[in-house]
Amino acid sequence: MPRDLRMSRMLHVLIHMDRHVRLATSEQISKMISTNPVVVRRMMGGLRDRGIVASEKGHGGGWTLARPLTEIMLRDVYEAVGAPPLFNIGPNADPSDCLVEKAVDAQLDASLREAEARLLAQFSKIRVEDLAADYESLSAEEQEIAHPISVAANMHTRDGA
Amino acid sequence: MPRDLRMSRMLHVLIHMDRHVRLATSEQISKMISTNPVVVRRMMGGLRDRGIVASEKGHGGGWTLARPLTEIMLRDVYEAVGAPPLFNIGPNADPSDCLVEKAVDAQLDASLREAEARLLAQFSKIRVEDLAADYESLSAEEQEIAHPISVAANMHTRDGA
DNA sequence: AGACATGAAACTTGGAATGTTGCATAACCG
DNA sequence: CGGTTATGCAACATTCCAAGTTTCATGTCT
Repeated sequence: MPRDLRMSRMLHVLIHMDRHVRLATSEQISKMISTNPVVVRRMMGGLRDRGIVASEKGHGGGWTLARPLTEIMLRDVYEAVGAPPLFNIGPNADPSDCLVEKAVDAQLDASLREAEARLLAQFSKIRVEDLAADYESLSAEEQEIAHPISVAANMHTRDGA
Repeated sequence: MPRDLRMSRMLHVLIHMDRHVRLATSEQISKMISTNPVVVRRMMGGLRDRGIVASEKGHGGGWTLARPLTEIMLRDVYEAVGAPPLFNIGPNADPSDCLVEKAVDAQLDASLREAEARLLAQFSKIRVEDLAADYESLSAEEQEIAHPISVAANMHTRDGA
């Protein structure tokens, strides 16, 4: 549905790097997100410029995290991928002499700006680590389905103790 | 900047119709918003289906408002033009087996849904008439600049009386 | 009948993210 | 050194969708 997947893709990659592969080449990363290495380099380049990841050339090179996930906010990632337009709708960009259009555009602009500010504030509050934690909860749930032991057993143990 | 101008354009047209041209052909409307009649018919068709405007064929035909602007909310117009995606960013549409991606997408989806709900709630509260009133304020200001009389003079008159 | 309007289908255009190819540059390794 | 493996970068192709365009059918007034 959305046109721009960069932020989502980079979050995905950062968590994989933290939890699974400390050092990854663009080739490896491209397989995580079903694309190709050049696209990965384009996106990761922005993260590197922001000090979120580091790159090493040559044999044994690749990408590494430059900061812990606790110190990377969703907003940092959003901005690192170029802070693309959040909205798909909106008023015409080039201004007009028509006062009706000006009034419409002013109101629409105000509403969209407010929504944008709220969303970015939200992004400023969420650490990538929080998403990684969500992932591990999901992971634990899946284990539970496959081997329905630990949670119920532990709860019972605690209750009984 | 935005990709989808339909809502903005239709608001523009509705106010023009209410304040200036009770009956307008697609040809005339297309000139208001610098496009062509077919694009106008496509967009206005949605408004007609929602009972916002009415169309008449043949000689002397064209488009008219079917309700006063006080009874048309921004949200009605948004939905009438097809409720296009609000956001340009977001998670990948087709689901994945990767739990990391699921966790990322879930959080991103939640944030965007909340932002969408807020924005649509905003659109539900604003009447097209409110924008028309804004337009008339702008219009009055412009008169004031051209002929700096009425407002200051009236205020003085009132104060002095 | 003729002029004028909407209605609808099919096709073209334009812009942005994504995808692809090719080559330059840098670092390790034998 | 020369070969291998990696990033960096530029140029081009692909895809998607709103917008724009062309064409014809249908309906309505004079």
